[in-house]
Amino acid sequence: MVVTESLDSTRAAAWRAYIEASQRLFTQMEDDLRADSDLSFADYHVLVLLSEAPGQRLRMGELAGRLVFSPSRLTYQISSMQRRGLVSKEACPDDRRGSEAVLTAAGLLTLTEAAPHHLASVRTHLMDDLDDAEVACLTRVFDRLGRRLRAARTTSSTHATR
Amino acid sequence: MVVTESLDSTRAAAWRAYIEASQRLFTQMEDDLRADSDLSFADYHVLVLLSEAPGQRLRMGELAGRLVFSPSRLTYQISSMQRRGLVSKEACPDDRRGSEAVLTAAGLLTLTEAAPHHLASVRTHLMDDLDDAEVACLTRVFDRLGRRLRAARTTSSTHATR
DNA sequence: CCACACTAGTTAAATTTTTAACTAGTGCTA
DNA sequence: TAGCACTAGTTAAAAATTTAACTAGTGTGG
Repeated sequence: MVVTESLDSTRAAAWRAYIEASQRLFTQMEDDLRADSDLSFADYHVLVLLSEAPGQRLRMGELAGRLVFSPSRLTYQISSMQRRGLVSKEACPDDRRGSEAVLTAAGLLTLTEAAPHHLASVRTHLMDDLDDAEVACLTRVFDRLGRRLRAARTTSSTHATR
Repeated sequence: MVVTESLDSTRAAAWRAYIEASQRLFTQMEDDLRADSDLSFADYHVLVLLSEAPGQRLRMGELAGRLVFSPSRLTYQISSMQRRGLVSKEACPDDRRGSEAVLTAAGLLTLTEAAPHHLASVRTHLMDDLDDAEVACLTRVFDRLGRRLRAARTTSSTHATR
């Protein structure tokens, strides 16, 4: 085994299990979402984030940041959702370079129809199998990790790629 | 908030934190790997799996299963690695439909050079920040999850898509 | 044995994502 | 207040991924 130097075997095992299971979980979620709502995971998340935003609108950059999308990927994503009538796009009043994605009525309706199915799928594939301590552990670990990575990216961003 | 019905708020928070942090972590890993070894995450994983396999070779289907890749994605992945000299492909002796991916000497060398950097990146971005209890918790949760999802996919596979 | 349903893997076309270059607007500073 | 570096977002081309159709080989029931 060439590869397990420098990471103790406990942690190596944790890493492997995490990577593989996450991969499976994400593809499972995608499949479920597509099967019962004809949305991608990205579509769904855009809808959720917009639905929660004040005025149900967000700046492109803000949305990209939260979705962990590159700017160009977000442009594509939003224009696809625009074609399907789920969002619209408006010029940003105060910054004329900017634009904002706005949730449409159809988008909101789509979300309200999709949400129960998706949440059921989150439950059956992941959450129902976790006890409270495990949930607490995941929250703690990934909250901390998310904060740290978010910070790292804005810090070293002289040449940040995405 | 339209979306948080049916999943208690503790679990909803865990889900969000997990999704976002994982997304960030995966893109960070990709970036690091590409920066210091000119490999994608997928490239790296293929190299690891082959290096550990007996004869440093695996059937396409086996490899696809472990990587959680669709068959056609794997075909593309392997032919790209073949072009770069990291793997070769051989006909399968016992099943003439099949073929196997085989690690080349160059592939092994590439892996041994890449591994320390990648493992360092796993440590600095994730593992160094976790205590032993957290590592144990992640292993337990994701091992179980992986097993369950693996089982689900082979069970319901009258029409499995990938 | 042999038709037929199934498995392994590839291929071609369409879609998505990345990469790199670019347009336009902002805002600092000299 | 003009120049300049930086930010927001888009676009075009290249690369990766999915989807669907297809080729070839396997193996089983009749």
